[in-house]
Amino acid sequence: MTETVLIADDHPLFRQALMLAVQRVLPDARIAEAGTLAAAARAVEAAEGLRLILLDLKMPGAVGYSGIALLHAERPDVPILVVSSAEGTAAADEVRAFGAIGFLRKDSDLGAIEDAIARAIQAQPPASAPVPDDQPIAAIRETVAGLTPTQLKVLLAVLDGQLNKQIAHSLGMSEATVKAHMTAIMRKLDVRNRTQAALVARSLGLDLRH
Amino acid sequence: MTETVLIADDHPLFRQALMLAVQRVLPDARIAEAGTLAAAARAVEAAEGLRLILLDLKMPGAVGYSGIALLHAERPDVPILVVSSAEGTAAADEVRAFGAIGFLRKDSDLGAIEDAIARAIQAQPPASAPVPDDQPIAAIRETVAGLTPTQLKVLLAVLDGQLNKQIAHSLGMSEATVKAHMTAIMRKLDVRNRTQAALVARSLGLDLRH
DNA sequence: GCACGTCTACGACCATGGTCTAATGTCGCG
DNA sequence: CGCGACATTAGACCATGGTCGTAGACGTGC
Repeated sequence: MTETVLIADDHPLFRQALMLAVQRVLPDARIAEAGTLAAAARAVEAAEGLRLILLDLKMPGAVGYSGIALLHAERPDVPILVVSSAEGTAAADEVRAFGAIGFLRKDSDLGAIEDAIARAIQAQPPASAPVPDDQPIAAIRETVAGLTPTQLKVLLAVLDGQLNKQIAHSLGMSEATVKAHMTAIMRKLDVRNRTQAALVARSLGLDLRH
Repeated sequence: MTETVLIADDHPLFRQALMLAVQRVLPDARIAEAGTLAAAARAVEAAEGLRLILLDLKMPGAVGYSGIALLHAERPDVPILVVSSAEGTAAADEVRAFGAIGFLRKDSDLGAIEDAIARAIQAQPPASAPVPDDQPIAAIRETVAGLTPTQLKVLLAVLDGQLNKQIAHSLGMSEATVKAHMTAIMRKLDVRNRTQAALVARSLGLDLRH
């Protein structure tokens, strides 16, 4: 059983620190590293026996919560622990709305990190008070969660201003398929063209940019 | 010489208060009122001898600074005094970036309001420390100011998700003209399609919505 | 095993978007 | 007056976007 843990953070030193924590919980796990969101996405596709993803909120290639949504869409079964510098407490809930299992402050001590990792690989949310959804978060969760993984990837590409043809190429599908996904996305977002879809998506907090 | 002053605010009581202030500075001026941005736009088009616009930042039909840009585009020669509830001091500069001549807090006393009005109709900025542009504001000013009035109106319609055909109808021009404007807009914004244009425009703070 | 729904995928078909060329009229400016 | 910037429109032409019908793969429940 080759277990793999992906550590996605653009700061090499911090990757080292996270690696230490992971190794104390899962001594035999293989560890994959990624410094950009694109690299993380590739690693997630390639990894065998992926058990956990540690993801920095501020990564080159991602702003906001889209990175979480993207990786979660790719592998809905793998728990994602979001690691971030400060961000206050509100972020913890928002992060969960996009599919992460938990939120970890970068200034947490090693014990807390190990604890969170241990809980995450058992698919248990880390210790934290259960907070009832407030309205905007619930709306995000429902809308974003209502999209299939492929649809989400297409939508993120649209948010990048890409043409259907470019999206088809970068996602390895035909243009006809992209169009079909667009139709489904627009139906779910209750809009009539891609410009409105992009605007709505961005207003929901979705956005992949450097 | 029938001078007209437009008061655009969704709060009738506040319109009354502004009206008093205006009448003390310009006793003979005709006063037009508007409770929505659409009404304001219509009034601006119809008004004769329009000398001044008092505009609330938070109006039905407008979020952010688009309303200023729209009215300013319609009548670049008429000074606009923006009136807002609180908003801190940063707004004063941003408001100017979109074409307003000055910024007035709603909790200002009557004397300050009258003073600002008197200065505005002489096309003098109201008393305030001249603040050097910081980078984002300068970028907004250059980009938005670089658009012609009609182009701005078309862009705002695109931000509403409208099709060329719909834009043509609502602005009273042919679809060919809309396309011509779109081409010019995209060239100025340095993008290749309307979705990117909408995204850029919104990131610049432009947005008309209820 | 089979029906059912979901996701993914594709091609045909028509609507919309965008470029280019060209022409007309207005306005302010030197 | 000529010049340039802006606004407007048309027509041709091609690219792109979006809908519809269809089909296979997969999982769930009966």
